[in-house]
Amino acid sequence: MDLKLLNTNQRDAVEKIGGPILVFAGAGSGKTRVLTYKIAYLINNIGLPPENILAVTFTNKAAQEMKSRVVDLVKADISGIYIGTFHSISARILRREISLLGYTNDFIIYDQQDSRTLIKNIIKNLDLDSKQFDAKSVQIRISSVKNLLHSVSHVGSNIENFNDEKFHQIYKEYQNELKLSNCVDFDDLLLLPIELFNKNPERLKWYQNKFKYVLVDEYQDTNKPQFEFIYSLSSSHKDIFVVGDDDQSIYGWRGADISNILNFQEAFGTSNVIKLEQNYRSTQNILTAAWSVVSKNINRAEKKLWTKNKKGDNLDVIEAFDERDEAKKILNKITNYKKEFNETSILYRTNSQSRAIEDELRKAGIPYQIIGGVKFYDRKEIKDIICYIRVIVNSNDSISFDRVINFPSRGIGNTSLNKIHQYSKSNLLSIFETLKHADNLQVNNKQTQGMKAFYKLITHYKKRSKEDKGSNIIRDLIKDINLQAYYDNQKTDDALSRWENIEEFISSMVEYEINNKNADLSTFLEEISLLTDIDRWNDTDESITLMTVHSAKGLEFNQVFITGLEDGLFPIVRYLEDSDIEEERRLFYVALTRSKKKIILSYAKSRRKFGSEPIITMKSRFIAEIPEELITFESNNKLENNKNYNYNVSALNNIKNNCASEIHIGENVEHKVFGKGKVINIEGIGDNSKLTIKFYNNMTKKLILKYANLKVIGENYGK
DNA sequence: GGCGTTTTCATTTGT
DNA sequence: TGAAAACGCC
Repeated sequence: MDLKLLNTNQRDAVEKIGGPILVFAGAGSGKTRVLTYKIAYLINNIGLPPENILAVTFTNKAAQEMKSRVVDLVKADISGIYIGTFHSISARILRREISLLGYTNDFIIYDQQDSRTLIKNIIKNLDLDSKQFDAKSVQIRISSVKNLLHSVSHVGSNIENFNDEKFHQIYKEYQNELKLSNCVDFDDLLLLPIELFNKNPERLKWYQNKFKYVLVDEYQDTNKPQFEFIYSLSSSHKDIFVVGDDDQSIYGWRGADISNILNFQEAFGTSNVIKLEQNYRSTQNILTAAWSVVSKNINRAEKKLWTKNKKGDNLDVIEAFDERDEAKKILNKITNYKKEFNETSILYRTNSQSRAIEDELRKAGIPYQIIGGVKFYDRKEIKDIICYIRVIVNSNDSISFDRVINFPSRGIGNTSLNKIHQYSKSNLLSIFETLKHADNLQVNNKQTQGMKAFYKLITHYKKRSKEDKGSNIIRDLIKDINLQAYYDNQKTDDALSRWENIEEFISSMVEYEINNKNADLSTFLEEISLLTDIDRWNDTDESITLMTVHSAKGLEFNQVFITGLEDGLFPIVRYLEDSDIEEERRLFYVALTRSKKKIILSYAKSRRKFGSEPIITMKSRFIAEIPEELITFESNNKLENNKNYNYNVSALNNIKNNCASEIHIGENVEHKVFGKGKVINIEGIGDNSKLTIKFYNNMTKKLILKYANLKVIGENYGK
């Protein structure tokens, strides 16, 4: 490990040991490097065993990367280290300790959708007006109450009106049901360890003693429970090292408390404060632009970022007619620039903006990956399987039970289901064990048989789950319930792709089992509940990445598009409050500082909402906050057409080099994303021609030759 | 109870 | 636009 590779302040941050340390790390100032060197330094130079280190990162992917970089530096086994997100570390602790709180260690982690279903049921059961108490707003309120560390009884003693009273009832019932189901929600994951430590000081002491050094990344985005968590672990020894940047605080809406970083010294006592102000990532122009923007904020810590990097290009601004035009112009730009697809990212404020861009990329055959939006594990067909697994792992999980008891149909509808629930409640049986008493439920024979069949099925797999691999079990279960036939019979593309997703899901189980020696159904469930799209993201793939600015935090690319720069969309401000606009501005700052070389800003003069009539929009105020001399405005003029023409010639050369022959009908070709296929039609000539290709997976696509980047694999391939 | 059709309503951002 | 809820018929 060569500390000479670090600048003075970075080195200072690495070598200073003892007492609280706060590092203000500006964008691109090498903070990941500091964190990895620091951990390596603790292990190698200080002699601290890895199992005494707790490091909190923002994503699981970041944790993995950090771990492998540390291994490279210390060249030793560090598998004992605790490194991960707040949520995954909390889950890990709870797996060992949760019995102290009256749950069992095979608890299930409910996602937002599960929580909402539960809340919806509770509202219904309490006979409340579902308009007045809509599940979504109640869910948001419960979450924010939890983030303030307000318990059910705390809420109960602060009731001011009818609404509060009913809310208290729902909250209370919600926590009851979670516990009965042996389930926790995302917020509980952070709250339960705190409760555990409060109630069991000797467990707290044990963990304080275990985690002799605590490191936290992205400290500006920690919320109250997260602060409590690390404070209780580290306040005894004060060996805590946090890294953050108040200018990049973008999670205020989910309870992140910027005062955690601004008041760090107050909370932990006299601390070393180190500032990393040299930016190694971006060009001078990008940094100046970003700095001019964020400097407009009032509420921020004193610092200044600088760079030795060269000036670089101006920032381009594209004006488009509407969102489709915007997408087309982006596409043009992408091909205008060097073909470093994996070094290009398209960012937007809201997930729904991805559609128009996605459509254009797909049409052009440019490979891309989308992060966020509907997550893989949230898809209906996947969630069904997950709920089967949950029921196998945990007999008490009633939300998951409800989902699969009648899927595929066993003739058990709402009426029977209600009877099951009632019987379960009045006889204090787990929802699953209630089925054992199907004969007492006063339902018709068809229903009774259905229940018994389901009971037998799950019992069988419960038993097998103790002796066989999860992937085998689920494969067999899927066969037992005839799932493939269920989808095949629908004979729609949609059903087909759903079945393909299920196959992919099983592959992901297999992969997980290969990578994890102690894999079982329960650990697999935990893994997927805490995985995000970013964690699954393949950043070495030759493809463009589309994501929200929030998802892009911590990442960097050569070329970054920031799209939808319209007032009302970015910034998305609803109520013109100063604190909101400052967070939006920080978000824009984060977006700008993702880029190393090139930034393209775009906005549309009109935009459709929900695919309805276009609404006239206005250019974002943020564009005007960038010094004019750093910006090149582009519009539809001759100059740009010329540029396109020049580019197309080189694109054609590229194709020629790649293909080594001209493409004609009947040719077999290979596409990076869609695989192998046969050209069945060609419209137009030259590199602009549109090819219709039937791929071997039965998909037929129209692609434009110059973008499709096809490999010719010969006419006789596979006949 | 099942299943197809109509209607409604939503968009910040995500662990 | 498109998914989920509500509706209505078998």
